[in-house]
Amino acid sequence: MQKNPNKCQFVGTLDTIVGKWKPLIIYLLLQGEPLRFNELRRLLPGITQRMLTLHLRELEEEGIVKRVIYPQVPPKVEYSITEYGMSLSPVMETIHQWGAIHVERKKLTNQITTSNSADL
Amino acid sequence: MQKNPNKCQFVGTLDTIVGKWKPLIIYLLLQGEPLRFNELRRLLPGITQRMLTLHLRELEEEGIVKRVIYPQVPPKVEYSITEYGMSLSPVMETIHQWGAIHVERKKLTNQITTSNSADL
DNA sequence: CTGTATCCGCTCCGATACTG
DNA sequence: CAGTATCGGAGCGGATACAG
Repeated sequence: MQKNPNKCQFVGTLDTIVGKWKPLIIYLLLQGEPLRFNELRRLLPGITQRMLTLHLRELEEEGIVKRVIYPQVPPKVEYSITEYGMSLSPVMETIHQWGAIHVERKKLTNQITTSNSADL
Repeated sequence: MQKNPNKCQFVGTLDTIVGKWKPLIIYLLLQGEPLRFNELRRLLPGITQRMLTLHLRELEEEGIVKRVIYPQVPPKVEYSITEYGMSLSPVMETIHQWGAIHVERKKLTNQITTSNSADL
């Protein structure tokens, strides 16, 4: 399918970290502290149970996130970053920094775009 | 809209570079050489005219890509990276490297046993 | 050569309800 | 507490045809 090796690399990485909430989930878990399901939910205002579950499952399948179930009542599940997941740290850090630096510019761009929407 | 500043940074960056072909377009133009529309098309096997146009327009609006029209017959349009776009270089490089390192693992995870290491 | 214009399927994601 | 199931809308991207 993918003949272009350069494309493979970008697609591979981005498929792993792209998703409406994935970057933030990874970012939160990269802080080091394991987090419970509802703790993540509180740290991600607006996320639905469904999306949190789905994204955590995907990250688990990728080997980025480790899921530990404590057999208790009520249930307790902790999510933490894996060694493999930690290798994403420089990627996330670079993305985070670029965003921080260029957020202002993006705001301007969006304002221009918005004001030009009159020509519909 | 986005209450979480950390989220803003990730979303801001990823919105800029995410898209089915955007990373590769940026990567190609980061090589330095201005490229014509059809040159890009040839370098991106499988892309449609529509998507190439749309992605280029978005990148242009973001200030990542510069579009120069030469008033000729037949038409000639060259796309090149802007100074601002060059600031994405470390981001793209980091993503590219992580992908290159972890492509093999991803193949195993996805149970794709093509083992076609030739495209590395 | 460098685009636009339509149509349309498919995936992502939200909302909501239900469960061990 | 930590999920699963189902429905449905919105938007991305592909296929195709047309145009300056």
